[in-house]
Amino acid sequence: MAGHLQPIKLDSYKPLRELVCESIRQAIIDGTFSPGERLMEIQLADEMGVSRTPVREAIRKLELEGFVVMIPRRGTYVADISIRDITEIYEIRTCLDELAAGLAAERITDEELETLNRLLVEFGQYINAGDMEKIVEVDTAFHEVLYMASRNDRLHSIINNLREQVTSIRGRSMSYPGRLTETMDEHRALVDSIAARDVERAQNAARIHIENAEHTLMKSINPVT
Amino acid sequence: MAGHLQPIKLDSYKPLRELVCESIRQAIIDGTFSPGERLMEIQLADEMGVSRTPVREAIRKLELEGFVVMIPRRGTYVADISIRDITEIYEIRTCLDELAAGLAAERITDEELETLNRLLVEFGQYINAGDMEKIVEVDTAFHEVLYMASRNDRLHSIINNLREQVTSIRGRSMSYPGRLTETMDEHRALVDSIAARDVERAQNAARIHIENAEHTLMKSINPVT
DNA sequence: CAATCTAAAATTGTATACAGTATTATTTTA
DNA sequence: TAAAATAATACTGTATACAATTTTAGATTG
Repeated sequence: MAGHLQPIKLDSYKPLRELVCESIRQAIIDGTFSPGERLMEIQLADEMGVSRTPVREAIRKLELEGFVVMIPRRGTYVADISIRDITEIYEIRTCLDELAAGLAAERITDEELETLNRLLVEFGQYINAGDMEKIVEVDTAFHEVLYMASRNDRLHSIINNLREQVTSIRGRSMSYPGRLTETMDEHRALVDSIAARDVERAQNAARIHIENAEHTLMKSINPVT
Repeated sequence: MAGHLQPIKLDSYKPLRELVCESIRQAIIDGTFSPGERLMEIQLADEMGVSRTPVREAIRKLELEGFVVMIPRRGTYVADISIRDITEIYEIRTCLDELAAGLAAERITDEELETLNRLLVEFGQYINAGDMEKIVEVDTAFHEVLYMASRNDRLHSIINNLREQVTSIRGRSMSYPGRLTETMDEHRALVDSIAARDVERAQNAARIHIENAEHTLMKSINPVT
C-alpha cells in the first residue's frame, strides 16, 4: 500500500463505523489503496486500532457506494475503475447534472447565487496562484452549492456518489493543459444562465460542462484515442 | 406489525446478511412493517433465527438504499415516504428513464425486443384476467429487460432502487381506475419507438410514462389535490 | 398531583470468540 | 522433477459477550 490510514479519533460523536468508513474511503480516493488491492478486515482493524465489527460495517457501506467489490468468502477488493465505468458514470451524470442545473435555475436563492459568484472569483484567483489544493476545494464547494440549490436531496447524494467514484482519477483531468480555465468559463456560463433563471440554457451549460469534463478525463487516461 | 417475516432458509450459498436484508426489505415493501415502525435488532434476529450480526449488516445496507432511517444510539426506523420524497424520486426517474429509453433504442438486441413484445401481450392478458399478482410480475420483468438493454449497470441499479422505494405504495397507483390499460398503451408506444430505433421518440415515450405514473400515484394518495 | 430525580431495564455499539471455507505450503507419488 | 493430494494457515461469516447510552418506571419532593 502506498501510504497509511488516518488514525481514528474519538472526539466526535459519530459511530466508529462512520469514521472507519470515511477513513477507508479517503484512502481509496487519495490512492493510499490501489485499485484491485485486497482489503483485509483484521489488518484494517489493527491499523486503525478498532475491532473488526466497525470495519466490516464500513466495508458494507463502501460496497454499496461502489468503492470496493466484495466476493463472498473470498474477501474485499478496491474497485478498479475502467473506461467502461467512466462511460457509465458520465452517461448518468450528463443527465443528472442537466436536471440539477435546470432545477437550480428555478429554485436557487439570491444568497446562493452570490455564493456561486464569489466561489467563481476565488476559483480564478487560485488558478492564477496555481494552488491546486484550493482549486479542488473551491470546485467542490461550487458544485455543493449548485446541487443544494436543486432542492432534491436524493439527486444531490446520487451525483455526489458518482463524483466520488471518479475522484481518485480526476486529478489528471484537472491538470490537463488548459482545462482549468475552460472549467471556469463553463462554470461562469452555468451561473449566468441560472442567474437569468433560464432553465434551458442552464441545462445546456451543465451538459456541455460534464461532456467536456468526460472528454478531458478520457484524453488524460488514453491520449491516443 | 402487520404480518410475519419470511423464515431464513440456508440452502442457497448467499451470506446470511443478504438473505436477512432481502427478507426485511420485502417486509417493508409488502407492508409487514409500517412506515415509522421501529426495527429492533434482537427482535428481528430472534424472529429469523439468526444472530444480531447479519441483522446489523442488513440494516446498514437498507439504510443506504433508503428503506430505513438510523439514528445513532437510538435505533432504526422504517422510512416514512412523504409527498416530498415522491416528488424527488420522480424528478430523478423522469430524467433517468428518459436516458435509459434512449440508450435502449440504440443498444437493444432483436431478442430483447421480442421479449418486450411478448411481455406486452402477457400484460394485456393478465389485465383481462384481472390477475394483479401476475401483472406486477410482468411489469417488473418488462422494466428489467428495458433497463438491461441500456447497457449501463449503474443506471439500472439506481433506477431499480428508486423504483423499490415507492413499491410499498405503488399498489394504489396500479389499482387506480383505467391506469392499467393506460400503462399498457404507454409501454406499447415505448417499445414501438425503441423498435424503430428512434431515440428521441423513445425518450419522449419514457418521459410521458413516468410523468403519468407519478400523477396517478399522487392522485391515489391525495385525490383532492 | 405534577415535576424532577434516581434506578432499573432495554437497546445499541463494540470487541472477542468460534466455526467454516478458501488459500497456501508441504509432502507424497509417479 | 512435476503433479496431485494433504495438511497447515489465514481469512471471512456468524455468534456471543461486554460496555455505554438511552429509555422507562418508580420514587421522592414541592
